[in-house]
Amino acid sequence: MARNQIDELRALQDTLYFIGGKWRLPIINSICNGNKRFREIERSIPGITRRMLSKELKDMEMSKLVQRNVYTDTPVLIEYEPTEHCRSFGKIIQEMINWGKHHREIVVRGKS
Amino acid sequence: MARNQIDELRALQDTLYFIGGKWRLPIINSICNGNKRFREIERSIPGITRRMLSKELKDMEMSKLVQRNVYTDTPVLIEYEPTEHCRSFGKIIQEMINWGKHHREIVVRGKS
DNA sequence: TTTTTTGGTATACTTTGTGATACTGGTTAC
DNA sequence: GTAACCAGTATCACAAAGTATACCAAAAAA
Repeated sequence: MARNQIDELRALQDTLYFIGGKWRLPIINSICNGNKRFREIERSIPGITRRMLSKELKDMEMSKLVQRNVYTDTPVLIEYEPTEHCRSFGKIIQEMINWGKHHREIVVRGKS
Repeated sequence: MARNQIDELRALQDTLYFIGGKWRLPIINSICNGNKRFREIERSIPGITRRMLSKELKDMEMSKLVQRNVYTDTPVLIEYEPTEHCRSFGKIIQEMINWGKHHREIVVRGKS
């Protein structure tokens, strides 16, 4: 196997690891679409639990994908903001959305 | 939430479901890169077990992502071939590879 | 003649991801 | 005064996903 094929495989596996579970990309998508607050994001993703959202946001903060801003007025306001790095995945997400729509045509409805 | 946002979320989740586990995209990538035979694909993806490859290929055949061709000469030769639908994901994989390389710069090596 | 290759399958085990449920403590609307 | 909203955390438990290991028959190479 060629050297650069190994590198490409590793890069792909990095990305897959980053994508991780069920909820990572829907969360990124939600935040990139302008949702900022915890409850807001939660409501934008039907089915997600608070536990998973909390866990994912924490991981994403550590990976520099979101920034957590705390505004200490009363009441305290917390906002999540996507980093540029996070936004750079947005384009891929959009293509995945388009592919997903097409896929539904083919597999679910049996078109070719 | 707007109607088309729900649709987009569903399409995204379809695609995520399609991507499935750890091995699906490396397999697609391998096949799209010209590997055809079981052992060939296996060798091109270090770490994969025969069991997982077998299972994935079977699932992918059912989802019309690969075609399994059996040539009944002696010895019997079996080749897997990507469908157009499968190939259409190739572009996204390439972008994921590029993103993964960039991601490594940022997160692993701490660049901005 | 023994070893290796091919294309897998079977069984058992372990890890991880995810879900369910309940709790918190402060704030504000009714 | 009590109900609801915010931004979470803690604990338990289960099912899915993945790994390890062994096995198979046929053919070809050493």
